[in-house]
Amino acid sequence: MGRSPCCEKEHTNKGAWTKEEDQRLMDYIRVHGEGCWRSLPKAAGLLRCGKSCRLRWINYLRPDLKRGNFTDEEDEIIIKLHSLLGNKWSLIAGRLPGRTDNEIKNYWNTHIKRKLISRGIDPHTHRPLNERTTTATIKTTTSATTKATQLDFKNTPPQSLAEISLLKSQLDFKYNNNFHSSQYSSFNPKKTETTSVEENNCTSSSMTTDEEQQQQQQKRESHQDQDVNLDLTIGLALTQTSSANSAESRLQQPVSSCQLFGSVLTRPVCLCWQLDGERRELCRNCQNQNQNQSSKSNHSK
DNA sequence: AACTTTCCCAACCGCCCTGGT
DNA sequence: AACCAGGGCGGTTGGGAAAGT
Repeated sequence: MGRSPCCEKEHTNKGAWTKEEDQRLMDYIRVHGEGCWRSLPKAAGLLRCGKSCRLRWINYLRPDLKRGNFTDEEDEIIIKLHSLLGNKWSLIAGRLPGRTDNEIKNYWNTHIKRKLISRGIDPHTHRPLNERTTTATIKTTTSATTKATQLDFKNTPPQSLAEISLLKSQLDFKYNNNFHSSQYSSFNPKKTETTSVEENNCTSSSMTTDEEQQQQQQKRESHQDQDVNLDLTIGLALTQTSSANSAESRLQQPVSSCQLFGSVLTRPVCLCWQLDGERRELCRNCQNQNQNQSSKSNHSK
């Protein structure tokens, strides 16, 4: 037995929205706010499915949406985030104020895919198109303004919730510590989750010796000494508006150490990188973490 | 000018997740 | 634990616009 439909299909309009429908929806949300999408159409006098109203508002009518073409900087941010998160469009959109997941998804499929292919990069794996190796490697490419770094999770983007959660934690930890915490929290995130470095380490730690665990503990303590906020507030920030907190500006932050293990870390979108001359690779502890994650997910299959 | 093909994106569909009961 | 409703997400599609012949 299938799920019951979200609305009565017979009595709802479909297809393009009219100006009048848009106006009704905007007027209603202006007065009553977002939410209760199922009951909204009736209350607002719209012959539309609630989900359709939500989509119309989020993707088109919201006042904080950025119009116009994507900039080259936005392109690079999307590429970097996609290399880390895969097709997690809403997460990517959360890092691009004024852009929607739908918009980014469309833009990816129509422009960026082609752009990457023209650069000789596989848009799915973010690896050179002619490369066939399967080990986890890090590639660096150089563009006019940025040095883009791609990470490959054994040929596929991270898929498990644990992997994504870890990535989100690392991304947001970095953001929270490179920017004043109040700036970041002012993003007005629709959803927030709170976790801690300790949690991350407990659930995915791959420390194999007491010595390493002690080192890790020392690293954590040293971060506390530096008055580092160890709470990881993960803001998906679907309605970010502050230009001062734009993903672009966040990506311009300088190199610092790995927040989890103290290894050298480059940019917020990266995981934990260890510089080795021109070559970059995951620090040993994060490599272990990734291996742990993938072996766990393999085991659970 | 007329027709065909390609491109683009708004909108839809169905599944998943979460919280409440 | 099981069920349900609501909201959210990613993949896909339909149709208008633009480009090509």
